[in-house]
Amino acid sequence: MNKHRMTFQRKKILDEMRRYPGHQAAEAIYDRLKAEMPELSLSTVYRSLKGLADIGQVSISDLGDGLVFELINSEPHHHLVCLGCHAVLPLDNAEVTPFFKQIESRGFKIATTHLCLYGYCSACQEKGLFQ
Amino acid sequence: MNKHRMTFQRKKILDEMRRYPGHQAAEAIYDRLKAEMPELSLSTVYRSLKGLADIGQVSISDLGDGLVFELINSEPHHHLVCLGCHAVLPLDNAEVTPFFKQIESRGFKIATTHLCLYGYCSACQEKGLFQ
DNA sequence: TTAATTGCAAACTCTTTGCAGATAA
DNA sequence: TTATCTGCAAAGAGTTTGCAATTAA
Repeated sequence: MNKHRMTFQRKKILDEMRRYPGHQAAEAIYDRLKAEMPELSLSTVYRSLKGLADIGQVSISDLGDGLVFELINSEPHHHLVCLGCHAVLPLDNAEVTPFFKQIESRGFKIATTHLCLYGYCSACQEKGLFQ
Repeated sequence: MNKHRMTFQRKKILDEMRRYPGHQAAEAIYDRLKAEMPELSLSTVYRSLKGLADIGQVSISDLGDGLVFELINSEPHHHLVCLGCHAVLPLDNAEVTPFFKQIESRGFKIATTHLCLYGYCSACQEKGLFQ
Protein backbone atom coordinates (compact mmCIF):
# COMPACT_ATOMS: atom_id res chain seq x y z
CA MET A 1 0.00 0.00 0.00
CA ASN A 2 2.34 2.73 -1.22
CA LYS A 3 0.07 4.70 -3.52
CA HIS A 4 -3.29 6.01 -2.56
CA ARG A 5 -6.21 6.04 -4.96
CA MET A 6 -9.01 8.53 -4.70
CA THR A 7 -11.90 6.16 -5.21
CA PHE A 8 -15.58 7.00 -5.39
CA GLN A 9 -16.01 5.74 -1.82
CA ARG A 10 -13.21 7.92 -0.46
CA LYS A 11 -14.53 11.00 -2.26
CA LYS A 12 -17.93 10.41 -0.71
CA ILE A 13 -16.42 9.92 2.73
CA LEU A 14 -14.48 13.18 2.43
CA ASP A 15 -17.62 15.01 1.24
CA GLU A 16 -19.54 13.63 4.18
CA MET A 17 -16.84 14.72 6.63
CA ARG A 18 -16.94 18.24 5.18
CA ARG A 19 -20.68 18.27 5.68
CA TYR A 20 -20.38 17.26 9.36
CA PRO A 21 -17.22 18.84 10.74
CA GLY A 22 -15.80 17.66 14.04
CA HIS A 23 -15.14 14.26 15.51
CA GLN A 24 -17.10 11.40 14.07
CA ALA A 25 -17.21 7.67 14.57
CA ALA A 26 -16.70 5.49 11.51
CA GLU A 27 -20.14 4.05 11.98
CA ALA A 28 -21.80 7.48 11.95
CA ILE A 29 -20.22 8.26 8.59
CA TYR A 30 -21.13 4.80 7.36
CA ASP A 31 -24.76 5.10 8.46
CA ARG A 32 -25.28 8.38 6.67
CA LEU A 33 -23.57 7.27 3.44
CA LYS A 34 -25.37 3.96 3.47
CA ALA A 35 -28.56 5.77 2.39
CA GLU A 36 -27.12 6.71 -0.97
CA MET A 37 -24.58 3.86 -1.23
CA PRO A 38 -26.36 0.77 0.05
CA GLU A 39 -23.52 -1.52 -0.97
CA LEU A 40 -20.93 0.42 1.08
CA SER A 41 -19.29 -1.63 3.79
CA LEU A 42 -18.15 -0.52 7.20
CA SER A 43 -14.72 -2.02 6.67
CA THR A 44 -14.30 0.15 3.59
CA VAL A 45 -15.07 3.19 5.73
CA TYR A 46 -12.47 2.15 8.29
CA ARG A 47 -9.88 1.41 5.63
CA SER A 48 -10.60 4.58 3.70
CA LEU A 49 -10.30 6.71 6.82
CA LYS A 50 -6.97 5.11 7.64
CA GLY A 51 -5.88 5.72 4.05
CA LEU A 52 -6.96 9.36 4.28
CA ALA A 53 -5.05 9.62 7.54
CA ASP A 54 -1.94 8.28 5.79
CA ILE A 55 -2.08 11.12 3.30
CA GLY A 56 -2.75 13.69 5.99
CA GLN A 57 -6.35 14.54 5.22
CA VAL A 58 -7.88 13.01 8.32
CA SER A 59 -6.85 12.66 11.95
CA ILE A 60 -7.64 9.61 14.03
CA SER A 61 -7.98 9.74 17.80
CA ASP A 62 -9.39 7.60 20.50
CA LEU A 63 -10.97 10.02 22.93
CA GLY A 64 -12.21 7.33 25.25
CA ASP A 65 -15.27 6.17 23.39
CA GLY A 66 -13.88 4.39 20.38
CA LEU A 67 -12.04 5.85 17.41
CA VAL A 68 -13.11 9.22 16.09
CA PHE A 69 -12.10 10.73 12.78
CA GLU A 70 -11.89 14.36 11.82
CA LEU A 71 -10.89 16.41 8.81
CA ILE A 72 -7.47 17.89 9.47
CA ASN A 73 -8.66 21.44 8.94
CA SER A 74 -11.62 21.43 11.32
CA GLU A 75 -11.75 24.47 13.55
CA PRO A 76 -11.12 23.80 17.24
CA HIS A 77 -14.40 23.85 19.13
CA HIS A 78 -15.03 23.28 22.82
CA HIS A 79 -17.94 22.69 25.13
CA LEU A 80 -19.07 22.92 28.72
CA VAL A 81 -21.49 20.12 29.48
CA CYS A 82 -23.91 20.56 32.39
CA LEU A 83 -24.29 17.41 34.47
CA GLY A 84 -27.57 18.75 35.86
CA CYS A 85 -29.64 19.67 32.82
CA HIS A 86 -27.35 18.27 30.10
CA ALA A 87 -27.05 21.66 28.46
CA VAL A 88 -24.10 21.92 26.07
CA LEU A 89 -22.61 25.40 26.29
CA PRO A 90 -20.02 26.72 23.87
CA LEU A 91 -16.57 27.44 25.24
CA ASP A 92 -14.77 29.97 23.13
CA ASN A 93 -11.58 28.79 21.51
CA ALA A 94 -9.95 32.11 22.45
CA GLU A 95 -10.35 31.11 26.05
CA VAL A 96 -8.75 27.72 25.56
CA THR A 97 -5.90 28.72 23.28
CA PRO A 98 -3.68 30.39 25.90
CA PHE A 99 -3.98 27.33 28.15
CA PHE A 100 -3.06 25.00 25.29
CA LYS A 101 -0.23 27.29 24.16
CA GLN A 102 1.23 27.22 27.63
CA ILE A 103 1.30 23.42 27.63
CA GLU A 104 2.69 23.30 24.10
CA SER A 105 5.45 25.70 25.08
CA ARG A 106 6.96 22.80 26.99
CA GLY A 107 7.03 20.44 24.03
CA PHE A 108 3.74 18.57 23.99
CA LYS A 109 1.83 19.22 20.76
CA ILE A 110 -1.90 19.10 21.57
CA ALA A 111 -4.15 17.41 19.05
CA THR A 112 -7.34 17.76 21.06
CA THR A 113 -9.57 20.08 19.08
CA HIS A 114 -12.74 19.34 20.96
CA LEU A 115 -12.42 19.84 24.68
CA CYS A 116 -15.41 18.91 26.86
CA LEU A 117 -15.51 20.05 30.46
CA TYR A 118 -18.24 18.68 32.71
CA GLY A 119 -19.84 20.56 35.56
CA TYR A 120 -22.89 22.56 36.50
CA CYS A 121 -24.39 25.61 34.81
CA SER A 122 -25.42 28.57 36.97
CA ALA A 123 -29.10 27.59 36.89
CA CYS A 124 -28.35 24.09 38.17
CA GLN A 125 -26.00 25.44 40.83
CA GLU A 126 -28.88 27.56 42.15
CA LYS A 127 -31.10 24.50 42.20
CA GLY A 128 -28.42 22.80 44.30
CA LEU A 129 -27.92 20.18 41.66
CA PHE A 130 -24.29 19.59 42.42
CA GLN A 131 -22.29 17.38 44.75
CA MET B 1 -26.95 -3.70 43.91
CA ASN B 2 -27.32 -1.16 46.75
CA LYS B 3 -24.83 -2.44 49.27
CA HIS B 4 -21.24 -3.23 48.53
CA ARG B 5 -19.45 -6.12 50.12
CA MET B 6 -15.73 -6.12 50.77
CA THR B 7 -14.96 -9.60 49.53
CA PHE B 8 -11.64 -11.41 49.52
CA GLN B 9 -11.30 -10.69 45.80
CA ARG B 10 -11.92 -6.96 46.21
CA LYS B 11 -9.47 -6.70 49.09
CA LYS B 12 -6.84 -8.35 46.94
CA ILE B 13 -7.62 -6.04 44.03
CA LEU B 14 -7.30 -2.98 46.26
CA ASP B 15 -4.02 -4.29 47.70
CA GLU B 16 -2.70 -4.85 44.21
CA MET B 17 -3.69 -1.34 43.14
CA ARG B 18 -1.89 0.10 46.15
CA ARG B 19 1.18 -1.87 45.16
CA TYR B 20 1.11 -0.51 41.60
CA PRO B 21 -0.18 3.06 41.76
CA GLY B 22 -1.26 4.80 38.58
CA HIS B 23 -3.40 3.77 35.67
CA GLN B 24 -3.81 0.07 35.13
CA ALA B 25 -5.79 -2.09 32.76
CA ALA B 26 -8.10 -4.67 34.29
CA GLU B 27 -6.14 -7.41 32.60
CA ALA B 28 -2.85 -6.25 34.12
CA ILE B 29 -4.33 -6.49 37.61
CA TYR B 30 -5.88 -9.83 36.74
CA ASP B 31 -2.64 -11.26 35.38
CA ARG B 32 -0.69 -10.36 38.51
CA LEU B 33 -3.35 -11.66 40.91
CA LYS B 34 -3.87 -14.82 38.92
CA ALA B 35 -0.53 -16.10 40.24
CA GLU B 36 -1.78 -16.31 43.81
CA MET B 37 -5.50 -16.72 42.97
CA PRO B 38 -5.64 -19.10 40.04
CA GLU B 39 -9.43 -19.34 40.17
CA LEU B 40 -9.90 -15.56 39.87
CA SER B 41 -11.83 -14.53 36.78
CA LEU B 42 -11.36 -11.46 34.63
CA SER B 43 -15.04 -10.63 34.86
CA THR B 44 -14.74 -10.50 38.64
CA VAL B 45 -11.92 -8.01 38.25
CA TYR B 46 -14.03 -5.84 35.97
CA ARG B 47 -17.06 -6.05 38.24
CA SER B 48 -15.05 -5.43 41.39
CA LEU B 49 -13.41 -2.38 39.88
CA LYS B 50 -16.78 -0.98 38.88
CA GLY B 51 -18.07 -1.70 42.37
CA LEU B 52 -15.06 0.06 43.88
CA ALA B 53 -15.71 2.97 41.54
CA ASP B 54 -19.33 3.13 42.80
CA ILE B 55 -18.09 3.63 46.34
CA GLY B 56 -15.53 6.18 45.26
CA GLN B 57 -12.37 4.18 45.82
CA VAL B 58 -11.38 3.81 42.19
CA SER B 59 -11.60 5.99 39.10
CA ILE B 60 -12.26 4.63 35.63
CA SER B 61 -11.00 6.37 32.51
CA ASP B 62 -10.52 5.53 28.92
CA LEU B 63 -7.27 7.14 27.86
CA GLY B 64 -7.49 5.93 24.31
CA ASP B 65 -6.21 2.44 24.79
CA GLY B 66 -9.00 0.68 26.66
CA LEU B 67 -10.24 1.25 30.19
CA VAL B 68 -7.74 2.05 32.91
CA PHE B 69 -8.40 2.00 36.63
CA GLU B 70 -6.73 4.00 39.35
CA LEU B 71 -7.01 4.37 43.10
CA ILE B 72 -8.74 7.61 43.98
CA ASN B 73 -6.64 10.18 45.71
CA SER B 74 -8.82 13.20 46.27
CA GLU B 75 -6.38 15.47 44.45
CA PRO B 76 -7.40 16.45 40.93
CA HIS B 77 -4.92 14.97 38.51
CA HIS B 78 -4.57 15.55 34.80
CA HIS B 79 -2.79 13.90 31.95
CA LEU B 80 -1.34 14.47 28.53
CA VAL B 81 -1.83 11.36 26.44
CA CYS B 82 0.46 10.81 23.45
CA LEU B 83 -1.44 9.53 20.43
CA GLY B 84 1.82 8.27 18.98
CA CYS B 85 3.31 6.09 21.72
CA HIS B 86 0.41 6.10 24.23
CA ALA B 87 2.63 7.62 26.88
CA VAL B 88 0.61 9.17 29.72
CA LEU B 89 2.38 12.27 31.01
CA PRO B 90 1.35 14.10 34.16
CA LEU B 91 -0.12 17.57 33.78
CA ASP B 92 0.29 19.57 36.94
CA ASN B 93 -2.92 20.67 38.60
CA ALA B 94 -1.37 24.08 39.25
CA GLU B 95 -1.25 24.54 35.50
CA VAL B 96 -4.89 23.63 35.03
CA THR B 97 -6.39 25.48 37.97
CA PRO B 98 -6.11 29.03 36.57
CA PHE B 99 -7.82 27.90 33.35
CA PHE B 100 -10.66 26.27 35.29
CA LYS B 101 -10.94 29.25 37.64
CA GLN B 102 -11.32 31.57 34.68
CA ILE B 103 -14.20 29.53 33.29
CA GLU B 104 -15.79 29.26 36.73
CA SER B 105 -15.57 33.03 37.16
CA ARG B 106 -18.35 33.26 34.59
CA GLY B 107 -20.69 30.97 36.46
CA PHE B 108 -19.99 27.41 35.27
CA LYS B 109 -18.86 25.15 38.13
CA ILE B 110 -16.45 22.55 36.74
CA ALA B 111 -16.73 19.02 38.08
CA THR B 112 -14.06 17.50 35.85
CA THR B 113 -11.19 16.41 38.11
CA HIS B 114 -9.34 14.33 35.58
CA LEU B 115 -8.59 16.21 32.40
CA CYS B 116 -6.98 14.31 29.54
CA LEU B 117 -5.48 16.19 26.64
CA TYR B 118 -4.43 14.20 23.60
CA GLY B 119 -1.56 15.03 21.36
CA TYR B 120 2.03 14.13 20.60
CA CYS B 121 4.98 14.03 22.95
CA SER B 122 8.22 15.61 21.80
CA ALA B 123 9.76 12.25 20.86
CA CYS B 124 6.81 11.38 18.59
CA GLN B 125 6.85 14.84 17.05
CA GLU B 126 10.47 14.25 16.07
CA LYS B 127 9.54 10.90 14.57
CA GLY B 128 6.93 12.69 12.47
CA LEU B 129 4.20 10.66 14.12
CA PHE B 130 1.61 13.37 13.83
CA GLN B 131 -0.75 14.54 11.12
C1' DT C 1 -1.48 -3.97 -16.84
C1' DT C 2 -1.30 -4.41 -12.02
C1' DA C 3 -1.15 -2.84 -7.36
C1' DA C 4 -4.62 -0.78 -4.60
C1' DT C 5 -9.33 -1.14 -3.27
C1' DT C 6 -13.80 -3.17 -2.54
C1' DG C 7 -17.65 -6.02 -0.15
C1' DC C 8 -18.38 -9.75 2.48
C1' DA C 9 -17.73 -12.70 6.23
C1' DA C 10 -15.11 -14.17 9.76
C1' DA C 11 -11.77 -13.17 13.31
C1' DC C 12 -10.07 -10.57 17.10
C1' DT C 13 -9.84 -7.75 21.36
C1' DC C 14 -11.88 -5.73 25.11
C1' DT C 15 -15.82 -5.53 28.05
C1' DT C 16 -20.35 -7.00 29.69
C1' DT C 17 -24.01 -10.25 30.91
C1' DG C 18 -26.75 -14.59 32.33
C1' DC C 19 -26.70 -18.15 35.27
C1' DA C 20 -26.37 -21.25 39.23
C1' DG C 21 -23.72 -21.95 43.24
C1' DA C 22 -21.17 -19.52 47.08
C1' DT C 23 -20.81 -16.07 50.60
C1' DA C 24 -20.73 -11.50 53.44
C1' DA C 25 -23.55 -9.01 56.44
C1' DT D 1 -31.53 -15.46 55.73
C1' DT D 2 -30.91 -13.12 51.59
C1' DA D 3 -29.09 -9.80 48.55
C1' DT D 4 -24.63 -9.53 46.66
C1' DC D 5 -20.79 -11.71 44.64
C1' DT D 6 -18.26 -15.36 42.21
C1' DG D 7 -16.50 -18.25 38.15
C1' DC D 8 -17.60 -19.75 33.90
C1' DA D 9 -19.11 -19.38 29.38
C1' DA D 10 -21.29 -16.94 26.09
C1' DA D 11 -22.71 -12.60 24.17
C1' DG D 12 -21.68 -7.84 22.62
C1' DA D 13 -19.36 -3.86 20.91
C1' DG D 14 -15.92 -1.92 17.94
C1' DT D 15 -12.23 -2.77 14.82
C1' DT D 16 -9.34 -5.57 11.77
C1' DT D 17 -8.19 -9.10 8.37
C1' DG D 18 -8.41 -12.79 4.50
C1' DC D 19 -10.09 -13.45 0.18
C1' DA D 20 -11.63 -13.20 -4.56
C1' DA D 21 -13.49 -9.84 -7.63
C1' DT D 22 -13.14 -5.03 -9.17
C1' DT D 23 -11.00 -0.75 -10.46
C1' DA D 24 -7.91 3.58 -10.64
C1' DA D 25 -3.80 5.06 -12.58
